Amino acid sequence: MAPSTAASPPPPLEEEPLPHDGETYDVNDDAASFGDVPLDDEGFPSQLPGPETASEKSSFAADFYRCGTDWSSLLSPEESGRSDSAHDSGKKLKQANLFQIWGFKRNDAVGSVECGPSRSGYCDDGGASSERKAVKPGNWGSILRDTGKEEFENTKSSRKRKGFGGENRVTRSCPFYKKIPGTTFTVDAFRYGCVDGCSAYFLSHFHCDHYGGLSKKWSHGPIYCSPLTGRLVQMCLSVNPLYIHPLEFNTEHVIDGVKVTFLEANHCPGAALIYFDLPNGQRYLHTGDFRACKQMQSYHLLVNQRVNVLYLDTTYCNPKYMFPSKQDVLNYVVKITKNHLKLHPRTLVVVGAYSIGKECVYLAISKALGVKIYANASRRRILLAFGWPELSDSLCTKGNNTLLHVLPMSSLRFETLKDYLKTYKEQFTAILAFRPTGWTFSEKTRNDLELIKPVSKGNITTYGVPYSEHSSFTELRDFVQFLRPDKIIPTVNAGNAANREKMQSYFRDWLKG
DNA sequence: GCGATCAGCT
DNA sequence: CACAGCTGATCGC
Repeated sequence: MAPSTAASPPPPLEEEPLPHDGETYDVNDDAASFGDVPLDDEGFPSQLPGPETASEKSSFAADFYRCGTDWSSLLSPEESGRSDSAHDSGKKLKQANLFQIWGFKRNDAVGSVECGPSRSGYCDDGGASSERKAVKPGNWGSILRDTGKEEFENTKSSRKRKGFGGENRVTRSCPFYKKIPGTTFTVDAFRYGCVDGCSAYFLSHFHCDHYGGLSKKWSHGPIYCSPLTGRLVQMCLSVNPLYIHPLEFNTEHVIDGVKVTFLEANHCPGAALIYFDLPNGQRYLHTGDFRACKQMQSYHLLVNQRVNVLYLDTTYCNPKYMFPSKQDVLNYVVKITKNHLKLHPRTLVVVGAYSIGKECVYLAISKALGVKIYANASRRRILLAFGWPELSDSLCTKGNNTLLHVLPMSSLRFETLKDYLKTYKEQFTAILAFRPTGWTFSEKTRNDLELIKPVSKGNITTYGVPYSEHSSFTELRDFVQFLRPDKIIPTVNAGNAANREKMQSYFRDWLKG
């Protein structure tokens, strides 16, 4: 446990000049990229928050800039603040550096931000809009293809698509919100190759949109993650173990002079909130992906100590997203399952899941019915790596031995389930499937699970259930009001200006007074 | 042939 | 709606 019991919060942040070098910044330069508005379409600061704007505008960029962050540490290791090289704070701000600071610089570019014509429409967007884009996982076995019966094949679609112009491939650059100011750290930034000046790459949890870019060829620096996440990175992505540095939860680790502590994130197994306590007194909390809950309000590090900047998982930062507690959903799923089995005893119960996460849904059914859980070999391998005895002991290796199966979310289409049922036709005559996700929740059913309508086609019945591993709007609000950070940086849905402004207005509302 | 990464899709 | 992927095409090597 962290020993810190600092009684008095640090003084309010002062504005600091941007670090700089290169050419003099001119707001009219490259207006096509930076424009006149504070933010570009991809969610990046598009205007220097100079004295004339920083004080009067409450744009995201200006707001963020005012938090007094020091990005110089990410420019080069020598400039990390402990260097004796003169840092001429009197100079004018330099544009070349801004590109680096805000993550516009391509790894292979020479100060240019021009985007060549791209058939895919892809430009160097700094990564904001691509945060949620697909990354094919490594060669860690297809959970989908091996569905237990060797002869079972997933329905193949015959989609035809155009290829893309390889000559226009471009190395993305790391967006600013993945860089931790005043440090040489990044969080979940593996798909940008070598990030300039980065000495430690943190991985918040093992989901592909966060580990994207990690492979056995990784060689850009040490990866800090939870022990469980580390095991999965090694197992599934074949990353050289020399790069993997597991950090135990609830333990303060000093990395490059920064005190780092992982806290349970209530997301998927191994997911961490990352708490940074800098030598300069700044304290940052990066939530990775998380579902805020009351328990977090007793995390010692978060009580009575001001967090200066909160990097917040804003996936559901909109009042339309309201969903019940996980426990309520589990109770509901168990109840539906029992009722269904009473009416149709020869039913195969299927729970959809991604690689990791949602384990409690099938574990709850398993416990309530006293049945084992079937998962295919590649999924079992992953689940066993959790070191979660209750789960490990509930698994079985043959689909015929239990009525409860876990399948990839993509297998929950009717056609796929119909084929799946055929492979077990000796034992089962119907399928009851659950699709646990945060966003199926419609306006109507938001407060009443009983209003959820299953979708049925013949003997296949599917329920979308609002089992979320991200915070609801009110959970986010309660967490922010508990934490009362100086600044909040949204890490999700920040790709367009309207969303960003809306979120910042919620934040202001929550923290006013 | 293999691994990586794209668009399109769910 | 948007989570956390999956699929096939196509690239570099």
